[in-house]
Amino acid sequence: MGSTKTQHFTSDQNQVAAYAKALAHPARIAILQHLLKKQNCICGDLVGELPLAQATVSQHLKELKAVGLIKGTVEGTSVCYCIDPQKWEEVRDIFMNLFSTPVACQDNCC
Amino acid sequence: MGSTKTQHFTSDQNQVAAYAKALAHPARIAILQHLLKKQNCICGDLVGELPLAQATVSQHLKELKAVGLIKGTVEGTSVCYCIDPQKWEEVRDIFMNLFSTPVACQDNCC
DNA sequence: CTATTCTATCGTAAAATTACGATGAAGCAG
DNA sequence: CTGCTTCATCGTAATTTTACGATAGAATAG
Repeated sequence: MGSTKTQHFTSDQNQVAAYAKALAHPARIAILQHLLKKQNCICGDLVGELPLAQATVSQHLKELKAVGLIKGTVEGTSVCYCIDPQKWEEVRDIFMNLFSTPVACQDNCC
Repeated sequence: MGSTKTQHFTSDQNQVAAYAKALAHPARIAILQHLLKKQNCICGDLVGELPLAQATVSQHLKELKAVGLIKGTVEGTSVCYCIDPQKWEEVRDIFMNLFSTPVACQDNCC
């Protein structure tokens, strides 16, 4: 036990959950907000901006990269991270799709 | 270690992360999708629909209730769960707000 | 070449999550 | 009252997540 029973759910449900999991940490939200704002996609100075150790930031970046929300490009000694615009839209659409479903059960219901 | 350093992030970031965490499991997505669809807000037959033990479903329902996405009303021996329409909109807006931010760094950037 | 900088990865510890059986509490049926 | 159904909670185990120091690798600076 302890491991999620992924096989028993639809790929749709697993997909939404996987992207939600990527967003399920304030540090990763902070990273994304930072990458959204900066015109010149910042690199390792993310470590300076966040209240976390370098290894921890690197780990969060890895998770965001794993779901494809960001991509990293080596630039000399440092690495430049950017949001993948296509993926960003895709994930937005996936969440929109979930939230656009009208709530069948309204106030009078319960 | 192992615990998220919540204090060091903005309440905005923590809020998004908290809602994302609530959505970060396929079973909870399945529950929400089910509650969205059903006109008569179903109750404990969620347990029948999901490939999980009753105790586990109850635990997932508790988490969704904790963030306010659903509410439960006792109806005799059973409990009726519904999506909270206000909260549902609120959370949708929060995610929309995040995803509506234009991506500053475009393709040519890295 | 050597030193320095930047970042990824390893190893590890603490905590949180996921899952389930067992048990308890609350309401209904008889 | 007794039994049955429904659901929440407790206790527990397996797994995953979060976090950090230490270390390694790669590129630049001198």
